Amino acid sequence: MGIRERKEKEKTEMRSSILKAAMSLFIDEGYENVSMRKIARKIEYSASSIYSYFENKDMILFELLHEGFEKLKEKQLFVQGITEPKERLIAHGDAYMDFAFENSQYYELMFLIHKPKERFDLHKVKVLGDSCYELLVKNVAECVEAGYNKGEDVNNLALFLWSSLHGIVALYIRQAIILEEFNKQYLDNIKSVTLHFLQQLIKK
Amino acid sequence: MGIRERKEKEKTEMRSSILKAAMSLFIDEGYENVSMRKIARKIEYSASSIYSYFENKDMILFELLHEGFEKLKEKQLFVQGITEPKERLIAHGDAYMDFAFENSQYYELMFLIHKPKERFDLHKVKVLGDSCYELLVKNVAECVEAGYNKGEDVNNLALFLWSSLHGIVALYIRQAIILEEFNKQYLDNIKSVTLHFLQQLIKK
DNA sequence: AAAAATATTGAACGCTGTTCAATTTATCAA
DNA sequence: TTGATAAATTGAACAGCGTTCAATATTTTT
Repeated sequence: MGIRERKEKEKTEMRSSILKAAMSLFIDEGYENVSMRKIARKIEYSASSIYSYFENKDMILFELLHEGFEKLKEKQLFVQGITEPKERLIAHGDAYMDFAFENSQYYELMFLIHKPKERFDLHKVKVLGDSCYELLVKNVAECVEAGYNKGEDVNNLALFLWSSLHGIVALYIRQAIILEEFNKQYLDNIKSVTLHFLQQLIKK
Repeated sequence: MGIRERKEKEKTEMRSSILKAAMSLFIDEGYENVSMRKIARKIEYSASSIYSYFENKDMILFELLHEGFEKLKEKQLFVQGITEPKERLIAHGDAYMDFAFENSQYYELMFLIHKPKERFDLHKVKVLGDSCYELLVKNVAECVEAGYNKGEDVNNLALFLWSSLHGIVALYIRQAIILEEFNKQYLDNIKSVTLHFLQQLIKK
């Protein structure tokens, strides 16, 4: 059935070209400033045809959200090779910030933009997020098992660590802390300050 | 000049009734889902007339932003009565979270929604934010002076504390951590967990 | 080549922020 | 009180939005 095969390939190619165009526009103009017509124009297609690939604009967002969480997970799995628990946990935090700063538009879609719960299945997003969060909890648990922060509740510690990481990243992306044009040195400083205090928090 | 006076009073009354309607709609429907026509309808006015009070929709947001920062500052000044530096700093964090959870829609406008920098003077927003942040820096500085976190850079510590507070608040408001309906007990837990770790961070 | 299935489209609906000429309303001078 | 002036208010219009759907064009199957 060569024809059916080609058809399906064309379908998935169209699908991914829509996603690619959407993401590139989201990066340049921000989610809310991208319209279906703009996406269509970019790939020389019609806006209405997009609806045969995605239920609506939110579903395009969801697909990219999914990609984002996959990327984050991938990045997080890299540090799992480190054997010393505290070292691994700190590297985990480092990787988290790296992901966020290097893929700030993904991060924006994943954690910062408002997703109206009438139209959007927030539960599905939470499932994606949880699969990343579980890895953090695991790394925290192994620290506690190894004698760090004795008696501390694992979930509480994990939550606080995530908060701290998310906080600095969110402030940066929303430009609450700096307004000057991109400054790598300042970014590195933010990261090292955060890691410095994480080091303090994980203690024997 | 009684007429001129009354005129001006009517002007400011209209202005504040627009703001009031806008805020109430923002709370119910979220900033991006509120239109000028909706605001006008709410106060039985015309959309075009609003433009003689505010340059555009973003300026309404800016005005409410301003209100939000005033409210936050007010709340923060309350704890300045506490004399013991660490106690005051912790209370500061508590007040910050209280403000955010009690006025989550203000918080959303102030720190979470995307404000397009082409149309929006982010520098003005930063000035508003800085006047609140300075108080935090001051309280951190007085802790360090009192012998806490000896040798630690005041700005770095303040930044990390703010990150942590902002992080937990932002995750909650964006529903990244819970999806069930409002649960006061869970909220209290989040707050106490955060304060617990702040306590750990501020040490002699 | 005709029929059936699939893909694509433009027009339409009701919405958006914003502008502006036209109209209404209020103030002031004679 | 009337007429002129100033101010406030409005609806229509513009170009855009997400989305739907009947009509058209294309491709596949018979």
